[in-house]
Amino acid sequence: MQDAVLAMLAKQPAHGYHLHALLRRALGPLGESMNRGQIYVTLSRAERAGLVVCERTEGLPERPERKVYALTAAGHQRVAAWLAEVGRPKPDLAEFHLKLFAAAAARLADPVELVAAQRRELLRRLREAHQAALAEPAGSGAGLLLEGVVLRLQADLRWLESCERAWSTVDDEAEDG
Amino acid sequence: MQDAVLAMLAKQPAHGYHLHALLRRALGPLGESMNRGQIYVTLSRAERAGLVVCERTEGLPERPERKVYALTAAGHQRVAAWLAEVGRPKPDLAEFHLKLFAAAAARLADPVELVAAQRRELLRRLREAHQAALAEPAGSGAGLLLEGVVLRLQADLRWLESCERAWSTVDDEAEDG
DNA sequence: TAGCCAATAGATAGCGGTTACCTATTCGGG
DNA sequence: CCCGAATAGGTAACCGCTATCTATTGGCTA
Repeated sequence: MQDAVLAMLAKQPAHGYHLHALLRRALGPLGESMNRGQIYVTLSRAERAGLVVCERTEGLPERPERKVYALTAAGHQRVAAWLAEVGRPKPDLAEFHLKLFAAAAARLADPVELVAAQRRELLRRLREAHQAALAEPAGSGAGLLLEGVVLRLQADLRWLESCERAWSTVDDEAEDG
Repeated sequence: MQDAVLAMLAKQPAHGYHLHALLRRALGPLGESMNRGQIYVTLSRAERAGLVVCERTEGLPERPERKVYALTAAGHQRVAAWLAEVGRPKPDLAEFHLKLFAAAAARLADPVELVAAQRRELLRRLREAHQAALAEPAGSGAGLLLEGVVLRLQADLRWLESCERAWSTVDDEAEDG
């Protein structure tokens, strides 16, 4: 979450409500369950960590609502690192999806290359899972679990093919609003 | 995690290290990354919540190592609720796997019925995802994400078939050690 | 005009998951 | 006799997430 929020700030400074709207739009129906308060928790923690700063210049001078946050240099580094890394311990569909969105919107990375890197990682894990499954005794619980992992990895690889098709034909549709 | 730890205590009281070993064995290669300290964090929080109590009777009287925890009545209720519920917001492969394990070990529920309930839930979500995908404009990011969700759900359904095969032939292999 | 509701905007308390790190004992082998 | 592995217990701090609260603005209606 923190990475996704920071990545949304990479293109331009914004206030919490706007970030929330961006994330919801990027996630579609899956984003409807997102809690708005989480954005502010995430932003305040990122501010404490020095990844963002608040410039509360928006609105009338007497009513400084709309706290506008901007990425610091450390924040930009963090975003770049997030986009560069693959194969986190928690492979999340939505997280990778947001990564593609942010990369395209902020022109920080090529989505097609991100897809290729992710595919390499998933193939690597698929090999690992197969090997691990072979090492398990037949009928063991762990073997069954590994079978589930394999099936999911295969499904994710098929999804990546769709991602590649979609993002290789897109050039400038990643608008912000 | 908390639910899984509590479920491991449903069969008999145990101390943290033993619970850790049980979870690692149940998860196989996927459990190797589990941090041991997490068990103690989980147990202390469960104790604060009144779900477990500590009977530090094991070991010599002068050296009360091996804190043995036991479920309270509230803890048993919690475990029963965990086994009864389906379709959490976070469908996790390992969590369901552990649920089957715990249900079989503690004789608290029929694994085959749990599989059937899970399949009903996944089919329901599959219908939802399909409907949501139809409502999305073609080529939108959210539609792509929904396609990934559908592929994963289909993979999980295939995995459930393997689970059913495996657990319908098992009767008493869920030993504890 | 007063009342009400939705959208906008921000925030906090608290739980649970996770990691990184620390301590202490026991026991066998070099 | 010391060293290291296995066993056993623990803490601090972070992040994700939910439930809940406040406040303003603007429009609609009774």
